[in-house]
Amino acid sequence: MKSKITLKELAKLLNVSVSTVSKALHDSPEISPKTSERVKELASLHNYRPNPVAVNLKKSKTGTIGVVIPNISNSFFARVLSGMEAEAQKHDQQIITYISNESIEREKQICDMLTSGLVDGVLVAVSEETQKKQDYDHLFALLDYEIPVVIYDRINLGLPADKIGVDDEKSFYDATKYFRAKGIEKIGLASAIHHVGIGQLRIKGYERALQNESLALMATSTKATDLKRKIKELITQKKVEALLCTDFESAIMANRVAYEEKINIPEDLKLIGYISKDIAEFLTPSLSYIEQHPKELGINAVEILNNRLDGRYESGKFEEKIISTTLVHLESTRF
Amino acid sequence: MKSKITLKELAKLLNVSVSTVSKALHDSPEISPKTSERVKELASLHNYRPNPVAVNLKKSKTGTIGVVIPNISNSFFARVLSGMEAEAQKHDQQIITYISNESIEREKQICDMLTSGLVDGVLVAVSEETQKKQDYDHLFALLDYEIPVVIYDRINLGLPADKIGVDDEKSFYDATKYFRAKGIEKIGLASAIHHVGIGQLRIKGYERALQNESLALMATSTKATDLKRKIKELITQKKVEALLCTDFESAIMANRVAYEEKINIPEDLKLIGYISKDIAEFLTPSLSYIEQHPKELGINAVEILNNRLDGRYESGKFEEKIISTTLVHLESTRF
DNA sequence: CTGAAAGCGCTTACAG
DNA sequence: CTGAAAGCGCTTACAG
Repeated sequence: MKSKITLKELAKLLNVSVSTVSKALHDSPEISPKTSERVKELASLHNYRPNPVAVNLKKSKTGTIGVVIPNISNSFFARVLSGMEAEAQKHDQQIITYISNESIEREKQICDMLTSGLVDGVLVAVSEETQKKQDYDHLFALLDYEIPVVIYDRINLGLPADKIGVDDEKSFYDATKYFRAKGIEKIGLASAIHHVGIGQLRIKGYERALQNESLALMATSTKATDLKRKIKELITQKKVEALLCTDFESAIMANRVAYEEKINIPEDLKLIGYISKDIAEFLTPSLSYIEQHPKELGINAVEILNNRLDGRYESGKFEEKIISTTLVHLESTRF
Repeated sequence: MKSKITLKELAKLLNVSVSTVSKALHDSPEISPKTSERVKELASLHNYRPNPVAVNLKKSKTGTIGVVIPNISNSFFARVLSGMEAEAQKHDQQIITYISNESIEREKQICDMLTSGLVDGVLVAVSEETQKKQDYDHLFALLDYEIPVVIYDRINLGLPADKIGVDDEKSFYDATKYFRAKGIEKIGLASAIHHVGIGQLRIKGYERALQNESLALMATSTKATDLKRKIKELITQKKVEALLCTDFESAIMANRVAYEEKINIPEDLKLIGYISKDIAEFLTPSLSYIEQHPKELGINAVEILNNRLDGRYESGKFEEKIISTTLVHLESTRF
């Protein structure tokens, strides 16, 4: 039971002052080698660890990064978090996790708490509800308190903050062009997130690639039953030969509808989804997907925050970094 | 730009002492109503928030809980985390997340950091590697430093700590009995986690329900290709009519093999898997699963930790709580 | 009812 | 080379 020893106790045991002990442990050149050694020996004997709370108070920082995640069950965000954790670890920073559950109410509570100075900076993916209402006051509050904010993933909103995202538009532009090049005429799109920024960008990429907007064949709804009906229509009546899905829900629904309607993938219908690798690979058939490199996104978010904290960016100017997605072909796009 | 104001500054503006301000803000009866009101008014005008680092130093605590997660991509753990976050929130505690990636090395690093007093307590699901090596020194170190530990989910190990888990054995016992009651003779089991505690418990439940051990038909391997081969053998040669899968990997593999071998689920093969609701529902066909109530598990973990921290448990005696699983029938067990 | 003082555990400029 | 002092921002027992 080696309950934690303090500098003061160490000093007493060694018959030196607290300052001497502190300096010795920090390899200050002010301290004589002998003293330094004595101090270190006793410190390691007692397994001395400086109290991080005291150190942080002294240094006026927290050593901590707040991360706001809209939905942790979404494995994309889980992977982003793991990237953040890995990068923070390198800088001896701790990641405090907050889950907004796509609720603006919760997001506000979180930001309000954070203004008290619990963290040195915050990484946030704005909730769907917040995007719909376009109410960003709570984020501005953070900025007001001089707490740096990095917006990640859902960056398509007008906030004066550093951002790190993914080339959502280009990904679907490229995917659509891919089907075109393969000679497919009827290319459809399904979306349960057409109302939020990233959904809109993906749709925009699709439409831009089609050139002629009248070619667009879209099934969009946030309600599962409606979405299902619309996808079914697209597949069975409009006879689309390829379908791009902007999100997990629509991808899985498309797969489901094909299964129920006995439509063979990829023979009768090619499918591409914006879903995670670990799910894509295990579906039957496996589903071609757009890899967003979530871990890199998380790493970058922390890097950008630290650049900001360490003053490596000009204040008033904001960084915006885009990570390239990759289209990974699995069985569902086999020709 | 309302950069944070301190007690001292507030006191100066009001021409009173720091102690008076502090007491007023805490509704101390020592302070006169008038003073109290003046103080509060100015405080709210300046949006005063006590510096949490200073408060924590004073109170000798951190207000923080460390959570060690073996694998965040596993949506079970993601959901556990969300339960923990929700419960911590209620007590104004922050969740610091650490991801061990099933590595004992990383787990040791994390525990070592935590002994310095970054958190008031830790919630840990021990990594697979740690279980294999049965090396728990780093966890004992935490205990040595009087940092309470709650083991969650993977509790089948001899550690003197509070625990919260799931009735792994019973779940598979019940599932096996269920198939028995339906008149199924050949009930198989597939596992990629037969070497770790929870896997062993699930297998034990299965074997106990079979009574006659010679009836056991098992496909176990941590290597995907081997597991696939063995499952294929179970399905095509041993002709099992029902298969219990102890984990995501084996469940998805079984589904995959059935798909490739053109074996119909549920007509020719019933399937039950230990996988998450959000995946189970979307597979084709949807996969009957054992619901582990991860969010409740997370909530309970934090509750237990707080009981321990607040001295509501006798020291030296440990709490062990088991959450009941639920077998949820979807398409893959339709008779 | 108000305030001075001590202290939580550190770090660091300054004096000797 | 060592130590006393001030201070990070609070809280709280104690004195007046």
